Amino acid sequence: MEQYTDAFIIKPLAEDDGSNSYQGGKTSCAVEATLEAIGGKWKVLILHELFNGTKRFGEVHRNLRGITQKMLTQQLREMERDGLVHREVYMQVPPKVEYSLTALGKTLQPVLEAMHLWGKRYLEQYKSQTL
Amino acid sequence: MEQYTDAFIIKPLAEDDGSNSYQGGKTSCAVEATLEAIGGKWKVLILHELFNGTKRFGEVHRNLRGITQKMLTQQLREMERDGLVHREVYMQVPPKVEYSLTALGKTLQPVLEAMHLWGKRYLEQYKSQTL
DNA sequence: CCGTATCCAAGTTGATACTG
DNA sequence: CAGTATCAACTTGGATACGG
Repeated sequence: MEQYTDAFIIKPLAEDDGSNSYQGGKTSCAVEATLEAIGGKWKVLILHELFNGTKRFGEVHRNLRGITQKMLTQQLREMERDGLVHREVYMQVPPKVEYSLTALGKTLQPVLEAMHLWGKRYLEQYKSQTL
Repeated sequence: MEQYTDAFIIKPLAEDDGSNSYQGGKTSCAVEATLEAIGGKWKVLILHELFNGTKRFGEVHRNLRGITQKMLTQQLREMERDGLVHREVYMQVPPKVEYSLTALGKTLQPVLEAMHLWGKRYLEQYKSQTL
């Protein structure tokens, strides 16, 4: 009765009892891998933008007031590298670059939804307390 | 057809179009709140430990070889402050301190499970590629 | 319009030594 | 056993200026 449903048991980790052997900078834990993909200050916000459809760089930039060009570029490139977003460059002047979610990126929806649901309850619970 | 189900639409953010007004260091976005609660290098691993039941400090420390005492203490205290874990101190020598998940902490299970599922697929997909 | 380059501040993590 | 304290390394994010 002290144990919970083990639907979420991170197998690779449970077997790692002696050496903590990570291979080449990447973790072997699935939850951590997800965290690396969507972690950081801006990625979930960028994902939120792109869940509303394809957008130009400037459009995303405008909607996320507070982010610098450098950070937006950096985060988008990382997400492109991770296969979450697609980058479409139109060869023209002035330049036009569109970003959209890949199929893989779209599969993050349940994750973000779960986080959204939990965070909502969490904020509500603590809003009524003295901080 | 370009829009996805908007089950996950972060309402507070969508209305913030001009001033980016965060209140006192805490974000108003639920997804970000969740990220702050479980983000960082160790928290999901600590949660994983505690999902297996109440554990002593040293027990968690041993299972997470690689983490320093300082970090473990720090992370556990943050999670206690956030209402995710309960800290039970036994007044005796040598000291004995037990950590367990609170009811709120246990509600993170669906979130971690969603992240685990996605991360698993993600790792499998990229394992077969040339990195 | 969509970047890149440089420099810098702040935050995060770690190594190590010490304590009740 | 379960911490604290201190210091250093690394990482992250940001301000600003410049370029194709």
